[in-house]
Amino acid sequence: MDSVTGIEAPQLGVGEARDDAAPMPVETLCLGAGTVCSARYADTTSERLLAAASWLFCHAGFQATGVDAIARRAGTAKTSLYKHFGNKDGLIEAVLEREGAAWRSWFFTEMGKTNATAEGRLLAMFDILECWFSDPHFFGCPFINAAGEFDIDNSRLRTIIRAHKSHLNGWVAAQAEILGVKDPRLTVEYFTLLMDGAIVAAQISGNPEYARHAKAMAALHLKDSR
Amino acid sequence: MDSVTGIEAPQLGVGEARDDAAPMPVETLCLGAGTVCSARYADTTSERLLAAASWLFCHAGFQATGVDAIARRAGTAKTSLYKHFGNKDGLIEAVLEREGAAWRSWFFTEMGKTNATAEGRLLAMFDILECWFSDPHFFGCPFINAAGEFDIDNSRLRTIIRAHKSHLNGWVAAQAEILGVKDPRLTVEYFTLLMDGAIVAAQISGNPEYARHAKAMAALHLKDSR
DNA sequence: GCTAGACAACACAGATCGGTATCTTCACCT
DNA sequence: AGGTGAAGATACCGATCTGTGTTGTCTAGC
Repeated sequence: MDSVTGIEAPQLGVGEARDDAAPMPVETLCLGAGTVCSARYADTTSERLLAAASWLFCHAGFQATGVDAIARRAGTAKTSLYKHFGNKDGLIEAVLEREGAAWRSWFFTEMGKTNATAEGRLLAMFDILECWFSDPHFFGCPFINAAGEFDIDNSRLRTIIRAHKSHLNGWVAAQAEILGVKDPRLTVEYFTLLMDGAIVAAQISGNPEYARHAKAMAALHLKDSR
Repeated sequence: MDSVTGIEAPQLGVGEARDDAAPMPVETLCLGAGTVCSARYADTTSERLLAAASWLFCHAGFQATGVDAIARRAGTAKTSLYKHFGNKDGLIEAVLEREGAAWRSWFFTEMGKTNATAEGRLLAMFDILECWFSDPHFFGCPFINAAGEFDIDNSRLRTIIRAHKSHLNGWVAAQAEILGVKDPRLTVEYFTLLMDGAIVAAQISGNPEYARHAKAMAALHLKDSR
């Protein structure tokens, strides 16, 4: 795994959204399951379970999704689910870790395509976010949704969520230092706030434009912080 | 109800947090159940149910909270719950509407204490948010949490959530016009983003400072938009 | 060809879910 | 005193929940 980006390098490809009834041969990710941020994994039993769980957790909620529905959607037996993940909590954690890794993989791959300065890269973040928000299957960030659904003292989940955020924060901090802002730590916190705000505002309103609003405010901050 | 703030004027007071086991004589709100944003309502059966449901929905999630637990916590019979609210969905809607009204009541009451210009009032918003975040029982915004937990096509919930946001947006727009910003509509969207981002970032990190970060970016925007 | 392991299929357990029906209690009003 | 309505108590319904146990089937490796 890359120590900065935290990517375990899944192969990127095109996945398709499927409904609950039929099992799916090649699975999609929860994060932008349509065209934007999908990954093609090996067609193993545990991957099918993870993918089915991702879809259902993100569209119906974690607690409201039953293990029977997950196994049915994955086209596997329920016994396999418990064999691979122990219990439902183990599956939830595995799903979040996979979603996080896949999202970062997609994000940093997109980021690698831009040939820009540190400032340009920091601002390009929000173009990529807008691309994510525009996906017809965008439903918000699974980590934010999980944080809202589970109690604040669920430490295992909270650790996974913060680890994902800290991968991103590390990258932002590195760019901010290259750029030479006055207080890189502050820039990281501002960007966290802008990203989370854009995600939630876009999720609630259905309007991807909030990515552009976040970008504008990020630009204002960068201009002001040098 | 005030047409701008959308307040139904509950009396403000001090509530206390209680655990699940014992029924509570006087109930608290979910939004800052400790010292910041609590309200004292009449001690009626439906109020007890609403308060118990608020607490449980916000701490364990909407879908994971059962009606039995709500009735037990409220110290009422389950039959009373169905008598008053029809079904669980009706209770959820009533809880969100009550939480929204109480939050706005608290927010605009706090706002009324500041004797400032339009710009000062717009920035004071974030001081009030920080007060909210600092409450030991802060668990995020119930509306944001609900939006993450339920599917995107739950239209009744979405209507309630957007109505709450639009009350706030109306106030921000009014202040922005008084201040004479270039594009009040844009200011409203920026403030929405900053508020949502501060709420989520504070919720996930447990750090109330994000309110101050949001305030700083709001100030930057206001300075830039005139 | 045999064996070991992975997995599907199915039944089942105990608990809890949302929701209903019945009956009792109790406060209040005329 | 009698009536009325709100609410508590309780039992119950069918469905679903997480999780387990068993059995059959298929495939890969030796």
